[in-house]
Amino acid sequence: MEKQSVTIYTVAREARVSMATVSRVVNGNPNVKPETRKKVLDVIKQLNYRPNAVARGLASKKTTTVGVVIPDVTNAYFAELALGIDDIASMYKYNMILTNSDADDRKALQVVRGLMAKQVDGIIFMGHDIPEELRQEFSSSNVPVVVAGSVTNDDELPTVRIDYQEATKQAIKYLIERVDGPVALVVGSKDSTINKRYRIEGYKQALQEAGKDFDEKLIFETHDSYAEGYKQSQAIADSGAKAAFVSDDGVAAGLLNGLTDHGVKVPDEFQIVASNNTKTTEITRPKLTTITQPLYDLGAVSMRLLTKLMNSKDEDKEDDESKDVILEHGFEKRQSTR
Amino acid sequence: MEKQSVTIYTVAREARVSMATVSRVVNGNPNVKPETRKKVLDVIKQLNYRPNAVARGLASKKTTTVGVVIPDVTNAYFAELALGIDDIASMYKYNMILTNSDADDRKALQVVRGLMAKQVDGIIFMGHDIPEELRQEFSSSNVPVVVAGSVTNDDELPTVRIDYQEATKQAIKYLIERVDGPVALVVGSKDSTINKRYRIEGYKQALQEAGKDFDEKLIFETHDSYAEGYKQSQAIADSGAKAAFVSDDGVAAGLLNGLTDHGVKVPDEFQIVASNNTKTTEITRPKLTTITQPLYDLGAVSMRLLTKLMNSKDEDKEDDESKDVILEHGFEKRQSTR
DNA sequence: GTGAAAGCGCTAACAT
DNA sequence: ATGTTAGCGCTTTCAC
Repeated sequence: MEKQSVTIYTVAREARVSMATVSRVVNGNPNVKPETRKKVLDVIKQLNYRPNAVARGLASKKTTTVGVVIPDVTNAYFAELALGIDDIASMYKYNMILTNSDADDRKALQVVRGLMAKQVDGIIFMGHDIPEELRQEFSSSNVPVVVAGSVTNDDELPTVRIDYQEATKQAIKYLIERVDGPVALVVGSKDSTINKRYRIEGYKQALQEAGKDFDEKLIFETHDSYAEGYKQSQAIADSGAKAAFVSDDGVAAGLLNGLTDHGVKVPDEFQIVASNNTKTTEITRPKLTTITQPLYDLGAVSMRLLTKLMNSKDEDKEDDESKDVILEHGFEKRQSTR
Repeated sequence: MEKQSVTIYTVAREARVSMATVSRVVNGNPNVKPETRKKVLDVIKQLNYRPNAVARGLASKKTTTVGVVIPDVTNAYFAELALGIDDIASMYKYNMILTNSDADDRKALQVVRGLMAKQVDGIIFMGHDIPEELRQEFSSSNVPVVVAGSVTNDDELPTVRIDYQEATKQAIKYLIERVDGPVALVVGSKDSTINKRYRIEGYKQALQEAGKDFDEKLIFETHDSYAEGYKQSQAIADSGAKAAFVSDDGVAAGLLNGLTDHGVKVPDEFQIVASNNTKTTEITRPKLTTITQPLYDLGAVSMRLLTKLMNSKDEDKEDDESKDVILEHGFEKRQSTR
């Protein structure tokens, strides 16, 4: 039972060098005679010495840990991003503290405070809006933050995302061309920035270019879940809409199945375009036509950007070319449209 | 721009007390005169002092952080468990470092070493087997480990799970009663403990009780993904099997859709029982009949158990009642069986 | 009820 | 190339 008791000092003594030297070889500092290095390395192996990251963090003020705030890990969209984040993080020797905010402002604030207390070197924030208190927390902290897979009300924060306005516009135009009747927009909250400033704008633009009137009643608000989409399917059908673009794949699947169960044929009587191309869109029958996004890359690029920010001195941060990174999106026609 | 520079010492000076006293009030130690406490609290608020968790971790040898090893966050089964874990963790003021092992032994070993270096107070391991080197890592470390949502080759480790053997047996019996022909078992690796010792045993028992012969060719190995299930659907149909119990919901959905696309009618010509009751099983058409598991609770209970282990002195650990926690499972008939 | 002081295990000047 | 010496910000005896 080898108690955790072999420290840098134990190694130093055993190898007959100073702890500074041990620290050097552990950290790959070139200023060590190969001979000494070998001796130290041998002792390290023999004693099975493992550097204590907490002590290292205290001394160096770097924890090689990043915080990731996610509304809900069980949402396939966010989970895919999280995978991309973790892959890149581990490539750069970072770990990620994953915290669910439950898409709740108070919880988000609380988890971020916790992350700051743990001295994370950076934060990746997923979620559609940032309450005022949290903005202050961010801006008064020196800890770099990047928003992944969304846009928020805070323009200061760098984001990695697709062009939501354009994507929405395309989807709506596509539907308008194929449908003889109103096209609905099914989103989260109308008031969140991503919807208010981007998706709803794209929606309006598409309508306008097609010479159609905007009707507020054709915008439906949901929580992002299959059950919610299923539940609202009746109301959406009743609105007279003959098609819908849906911002969450779970909701889109719920809408599809709800419609089908109520006897509305998709795509013959109602057409649907989903938004994220998660696996869900392939599993439903009919398969969902969808905007495609590089989900994994959205996460991976966010993490790459964050490492950059973490390694640039504060003064340079503003200069960093990449305030916002817009990744390409696409469109895949499947069976829920004609 | 308030630099992170207000420490316990700043507070002490400002409040005209010693840092020991500040530490006491921060940690809720009752040995502080209410008057002093108030004074300190006031200064803390005024200075917006936040304890540094890293320093605290070094001094106290407790990080209030647990490591969670997960094969793949994008698998709905594991993601649901992770949510349960995080909820309970945050309830107990713990954070979770989430690391993907990609179901790969070398990666798992590597991430666990990283977690140990970060001095996590405990580890929740998801995954079906533990390579020898990792077992040693675990057993030589004093860090409590619990296995969530599976069983492994390491009998020493406490697990939180359902009774896989019984669940499999039930599902197979159910299918045998309804099907005129062979019943297949679709699992991950035949060699993993969960399959070898539990599911395949349950499969054999069900066959035996029904007076049927065991045929190795009716066991199919897959990776846990929709695409894999889809790909193997042809081979499974060709085997002559008329039904299958599938251990991963994604695979079950792939099998279902693959069969359907190849013109095999489910449930009329082939029946399927899935295993985890993730949302996927509700999204497919026909909906998947499935074993039901309390996914969230599996995670939540694992974390609860871990907190117990983390707080019991080493000597008592063995005594802890709950070596293995077996949660109840159920069965839900839907449309993929008759 | 409160304070003084010794670490926790490491990094990072600064010497040599 | 290597060693010495301060801390990093906190917890925790041990005195008083």
